[in-house]
Amino acid sequence: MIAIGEASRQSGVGIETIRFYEREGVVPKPDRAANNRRLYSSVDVGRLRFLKRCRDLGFSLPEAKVLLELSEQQHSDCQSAKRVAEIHRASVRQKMAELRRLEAALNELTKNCSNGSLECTMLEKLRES
Amino acid sequence: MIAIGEASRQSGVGIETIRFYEREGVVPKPDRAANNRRLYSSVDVGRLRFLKRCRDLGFSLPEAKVLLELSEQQHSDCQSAKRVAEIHRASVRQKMAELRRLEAALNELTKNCSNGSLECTMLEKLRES
DNA sequence: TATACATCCTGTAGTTACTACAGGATCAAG
DNA sequence: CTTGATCCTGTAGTAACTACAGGATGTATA
Repeated sequence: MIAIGEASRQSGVGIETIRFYEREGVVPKPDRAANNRRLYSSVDVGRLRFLKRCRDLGFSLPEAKVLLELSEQQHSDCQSAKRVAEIHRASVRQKMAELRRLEAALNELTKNCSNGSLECTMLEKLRES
Repeated sequence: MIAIGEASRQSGVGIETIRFYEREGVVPKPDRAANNRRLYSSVDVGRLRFLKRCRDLGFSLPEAKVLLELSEQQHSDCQSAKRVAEIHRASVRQKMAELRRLEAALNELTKNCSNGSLECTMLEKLRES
């Protein structure tokens, strides 16, 4: 059993974030030492690492929580997990499409900018009625 | 001079958002009628529309404010405007690269999922030490 | 004129997922 | 016994809105 600082180091999840996850019920409340300090087992650290991986993959915290719960079931529910991943993948694709659109629009906007004319064509375009 | 609802309709910026922009000093305080209601001119509406366009292009509110100010200068500063746009374009590109990385990781993660085995390979990968 | 409904006002709280304190207690090492 | 690290609780801040609550006013219809 280790203290929160060590659990943070081993999992890559910040101390404040660990306490935040506890408050939010994302992870169970850990044991406490006689001095009221939190004590974490290797299972607890595993959960934190799991959550870190999910977050790094862009899953929302609720999604990460669902995946963690699925992962801890007796026969981990692959179908449900896959569904969560599919939804997330779709949202990643959608964001990417949106960014592509944005980049094209930005390119268009600045195309004739700094052409030497007195008026900035970019700002003009933004002002257009 | 029109009321806030009409200004919202003409600019595409929500009523609450207009008041928010005013509180934040993004747009100047509008005139008030005798009954204390806000009154907007076509110039005010133009500002709101300008901000809406910037936000739709993904500029942050501070960036949008800077662009609006540049746009209202006597000789609109094209160089500065272009610099803001370049910074934004770079951040758009960076986000896109990040999303590409995410998508690849998600594909890898779910590749052998639902392969009929008892254990979900995706959840297994997320658990890996 | 009465009434209903739309629109406006101010001010506050909620959203996401943390992060950063403040103010204090406890621990480990020299 | 002091110093510095670590821990505790609780609160507030971040970005850019959005959603009320509670009340005042305006407008159109019967």
